[in-house]
Amino acid sequence: MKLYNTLSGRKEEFTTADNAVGMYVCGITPYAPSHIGHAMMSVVFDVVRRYLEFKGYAVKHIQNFTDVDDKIITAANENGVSTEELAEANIAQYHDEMDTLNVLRAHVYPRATTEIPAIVSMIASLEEQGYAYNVNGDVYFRVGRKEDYGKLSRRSAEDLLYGARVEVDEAKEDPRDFALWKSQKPGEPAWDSPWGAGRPGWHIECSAMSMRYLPEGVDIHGGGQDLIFPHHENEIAQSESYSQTQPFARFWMHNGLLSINEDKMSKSIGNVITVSEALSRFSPPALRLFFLSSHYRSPLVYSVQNINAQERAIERIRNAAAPRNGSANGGMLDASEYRSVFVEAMDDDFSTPRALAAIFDLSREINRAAEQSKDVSAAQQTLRELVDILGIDIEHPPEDSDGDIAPFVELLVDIRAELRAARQFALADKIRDELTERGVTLEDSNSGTEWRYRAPHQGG
RNA sequence: GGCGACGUAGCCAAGUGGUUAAGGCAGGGGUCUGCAAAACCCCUAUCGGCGGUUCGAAUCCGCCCGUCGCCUCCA
Repeated sequence: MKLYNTLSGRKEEFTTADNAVGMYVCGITPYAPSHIGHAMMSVVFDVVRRYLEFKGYAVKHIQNFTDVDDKIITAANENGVSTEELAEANIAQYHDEMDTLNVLRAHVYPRATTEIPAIVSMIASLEEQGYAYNVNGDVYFRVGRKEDYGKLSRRSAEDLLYGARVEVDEAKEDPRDFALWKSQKPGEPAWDSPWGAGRPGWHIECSAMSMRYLPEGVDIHGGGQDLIFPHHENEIAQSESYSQTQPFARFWMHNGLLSINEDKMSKSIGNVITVSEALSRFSPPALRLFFLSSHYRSPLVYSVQNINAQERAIERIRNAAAPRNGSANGGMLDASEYRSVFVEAMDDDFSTPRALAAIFDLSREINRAAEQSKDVSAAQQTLRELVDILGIDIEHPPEDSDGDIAPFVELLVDIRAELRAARQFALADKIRDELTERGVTLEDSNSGTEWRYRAPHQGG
């Protein structure tokens, strides 16, 4: 399969020495509930993992939590809680929400604060090797010593030095240098180190953790496109300097960012949609379908209208996968062609839009074949398999959140059947219309009336 | 200012040299149905603009217009 590598700027053949794949994904900083951009990132890499596993790879998925940083400290102080408490609460919520979105849990979720020894030892080694220097308890990485610095983000030293916004800090030897260790300021949590009390800089944790948990090497290192610079660039610099080997990670994958009204989601602009908000409004399969409807490297614009459209699309797939009760006597539908198209699309840098097209084509073919009394059960099994690779759960249709309405709906369906038998259509239609308004759809067929709950349309 | 990405039907979105330009949603017309719903069938784009390369371009090159991201914490 081919995979786009940010490092080379093109698609490369993805191969591994054995069947094992080490995948490190930069996770969230849990200073607030997650927004749907985080959800999109998580879904993207969940699909990467699921597909690699489908291809037979044994994937080890590591995803970190940056549980101490300026924003966490600020937010904890504002809320009058410790940084641990704040991080803990947001991490728990993240896990709950990702479970709801059918995101498989990573194998390890290391946290900066529980990896201090590994971090300190790495910084110490960098200092010994001359890649880092200590200024009054702050330790910086010496960017000038890493001759190929900028190779991931394609930035030259000139770009960085003469760019408009390089931070001016007298303590640094070079404005491009970045902090590996930050000395403690009043009121901040801190850990002991050879340089005094302090905490890790932002980038070092990911280097330390990925090396510790993926000692065989990082095959895929992922994250949002906004992490390319400086975060991942700096990770490469410090990791390769430390180990004296490269590449630090073989494939760099970056997902496009989700924006709202053409602007990137950002706390400071105030245009954040939280995951919990989205989940209260849309079904998990519809959200996943929305995220996967465009290629992962493309930016995506949040749109209530578009996500709602995915609810209908999910129903289309669900209907195609639903059991048929007619007798099959017209041969069997072969779905292998659709499966091949799906695999071919996914093999091409995870082209989920094309993979989805194969799923919809197969859905139509199943419906068409069923009308011709063909046996579609095997094809439906394939459909379920493909949908499952994308983590889209069609087995659990939406339910009424207000409790179990089934007995009451069934009572009304029975009464309506009697009315229809008596040709009292006005009253029968009234029951159906009223149920529709309340989110229950009735479908009459030769074999009786089916009903299902359907999340009501939302405005937008 | 520097680096990068993008601009395809009403909306979303594939396609990156040659096919009738995928798929989803929405819309129109049919079939089925007591009427619906679901499903099926049919219909709805010449690819931001201009120029160039080529037998041939949405697909390559140049310029222009527009949008976005990064360059600072950020999935």
